[in-house]
Amino acid sequence: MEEQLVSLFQALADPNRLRIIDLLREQEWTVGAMARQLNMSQPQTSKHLRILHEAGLVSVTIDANRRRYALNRQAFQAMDAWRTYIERETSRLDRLEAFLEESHREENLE
Amino acid sequence: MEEQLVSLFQALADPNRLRIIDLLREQEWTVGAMARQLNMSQPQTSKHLRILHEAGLVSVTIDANRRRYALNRQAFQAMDAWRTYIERETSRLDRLEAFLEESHREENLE
DNA sequence: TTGGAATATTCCAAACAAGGAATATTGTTA
DNA sequence: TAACAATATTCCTTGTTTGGAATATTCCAA
Repeated sequence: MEEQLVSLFQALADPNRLRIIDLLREQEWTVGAMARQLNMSQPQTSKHLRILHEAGLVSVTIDANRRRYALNRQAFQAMDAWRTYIERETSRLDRLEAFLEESHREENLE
Repeated sequence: MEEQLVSLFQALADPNRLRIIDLLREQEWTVGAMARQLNMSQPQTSKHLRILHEAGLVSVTIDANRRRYALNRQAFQAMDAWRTYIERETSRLDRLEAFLEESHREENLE
């Protein structure tokens, strides 16, 4: 899960790939159409799509010698789960305990 | 917003930084304590914290010659908003229209 | 079966990121 | 003020990522 998250974030950490995802939000696209729309070279577009595909973010449908790429919204599940996990916080009581303990024993801060 | 998102994802695209965030989920930590807990060198820990700080993910409280780092949950807002935006999809009707139009004019696929 | 269109892959150079080691900075305390 | 503790920064090396250019692959059509 850890590793999957990292590669997910890695795949999202590029402006051009975010633009691709933005396009795919509404409909499927072929590589050439995206390249023209985003003003990117075809090879670069293919390479970015490869990364998105490896991260599970897009799926491909082979259609003659074209490939129709689609956004795979399931891929965001890992992110959403992590997001929820991060939102969790221990209770105030736990935090108070931790603070007191720390003041005495300096276990964390020493 | 685009740029902010990229640097946010970039900051999250590292296993050690995810571990730091995981720690900060529950309480504040000083640099040395984190380094020991995560078995990382102090300089590396500081460097990762710098990146997290620049992405707005953590805040610092200077406390004598220690710095207490805390998770800044607000930073996730940009991600959440984008997430919601991505979840949006045009209506089936729009998609049908797009499909028909495309079949005729090949505007996207040509 | 040859030509062309769509896409992927490879190679290369430049930019970038990460970790280790050493050093600088700042604050505290004796 | 001198020594020390906590943290940040710099320098260096190595591995990774990006984009461009060229090339390979696959499929369709004539």
